[in-house]
Amino acid sequence: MPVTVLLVDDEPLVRAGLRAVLEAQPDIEVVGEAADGAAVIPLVRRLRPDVVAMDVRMPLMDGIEATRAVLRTVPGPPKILVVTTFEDDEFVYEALRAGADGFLLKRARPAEIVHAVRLVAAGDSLLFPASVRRLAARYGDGGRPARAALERARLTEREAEVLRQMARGLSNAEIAARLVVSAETVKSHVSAVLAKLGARDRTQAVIAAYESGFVEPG
Amino acid sequence: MPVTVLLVDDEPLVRAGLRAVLEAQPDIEVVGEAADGAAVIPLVRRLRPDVVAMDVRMPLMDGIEATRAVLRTVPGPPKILVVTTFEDDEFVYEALRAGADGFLLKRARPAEIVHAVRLVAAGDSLLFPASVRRLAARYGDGGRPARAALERARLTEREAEVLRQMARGLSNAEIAARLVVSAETVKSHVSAVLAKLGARDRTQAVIAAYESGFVEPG
DNA sequence: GTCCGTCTCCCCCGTGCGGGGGAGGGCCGT
DNA sequence: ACGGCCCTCCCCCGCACGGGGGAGACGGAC
Repeated sequence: MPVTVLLVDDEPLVRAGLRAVLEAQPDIEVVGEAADGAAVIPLVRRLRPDVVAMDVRMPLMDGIEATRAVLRTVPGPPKILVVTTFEDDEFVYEALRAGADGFLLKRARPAEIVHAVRLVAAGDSLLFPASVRRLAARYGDGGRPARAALERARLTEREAEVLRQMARGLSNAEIAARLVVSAETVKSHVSAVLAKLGARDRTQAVIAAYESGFVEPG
Repeated sequence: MPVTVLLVDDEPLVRAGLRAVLEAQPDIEVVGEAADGAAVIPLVRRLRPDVVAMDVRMPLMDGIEATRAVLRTVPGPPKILVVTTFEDDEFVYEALRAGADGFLLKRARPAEIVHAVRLVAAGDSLLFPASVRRLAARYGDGGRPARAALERARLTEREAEVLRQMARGLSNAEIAARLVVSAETVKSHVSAVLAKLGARDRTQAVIAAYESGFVEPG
């Protein structure tokens, strides 16, 4: 029976590439895709893949956290193959500590990608050494709004609605008019949203909304 | 007759992804691939593609140089669609100066990628990955942020820098500290940005930044 | 029944924000 | 040399925003 793989990457292009590469193999089958780590656990429970190809950087829940979550909550967990664009020792170390079984660069050749999947599926570990690229900076504390956005699931319906309106650039008064409530009510909801997202002001909340995929550009 | 495309990217995975996305369209045909800018010129001469999807960073010859080389040496050159992973103004301006016809983020959704190829093939330019018309339709009150976002080209360097900081959720005081200028100077730039983008407040400006592709989620 | 979460509305209050002005110096093209 | 653009900094001023409280009504959960 074939090796079943679940693809987890926020970029559809990368998912399409991995799917094209892996499905060219008769003994490998891509059984599902996810765009964020937050969606992984239920998918793993339902699809029971042999291998999860897990991206590191994702909006709602990153690959490291998702790896921990899967291994902690799912009995008889799949092998985790962490996929990333460039080598980063911190990520490597963190991923291994989280329980990942392998490490793979996106710039690897198709044969290497296939090989990695087969290897971890067979129970072996795979680690790519040779750290060449060091993408410095990736400036500052930009991770704060995104990580705080993890709380998005805990937004109430009304708060989510208010956040959607905020993300359209509406003022409190405009939101109040649109939702047919008082401005004070909107203020309450906005404050709750800011608190739950860990945002300091509405701008940071809107940024979190975009970064987490809660609203989409275009 | 279909739009013919030549893929130029050093990562096979990305090429596979682009091929999968583009060949799903009946009117688009991928006629060739290259792993480096250095291989582009002879391929363009032989294959005569309508569009070249050109990666920016490649080992032997980068996308900017390759674009210059193609446009300089090939008569009746193809349209150049520069593909990049993240937004970088230097690359944008350099590529435009080199004669590129459009830009495309690898993070873009498949529909956007297809749209970009069709657009440049038709002779239009595509400065922003995201379609702006849908925005105008969505903002019933005239699409202020969206349409105004087109004026991004007219933002001065300093204003663009300030907008980037705004899009990271920083306050005026924080931006001032980071750029080592006074808060009043930042306020001046912010006001200029708001005016040029047609935004009422910084939140709307940040929304415009996301919607126009000036900043990239994730 | 009681508790708890949600939605709704209200008060005060400080301040960051943005509008509308102005002004000086530097660089560049003509 | 001059005008024009950019960057820098400053003033006043109104107000929307956000924090920190509280409170009543409804519903489901226990």
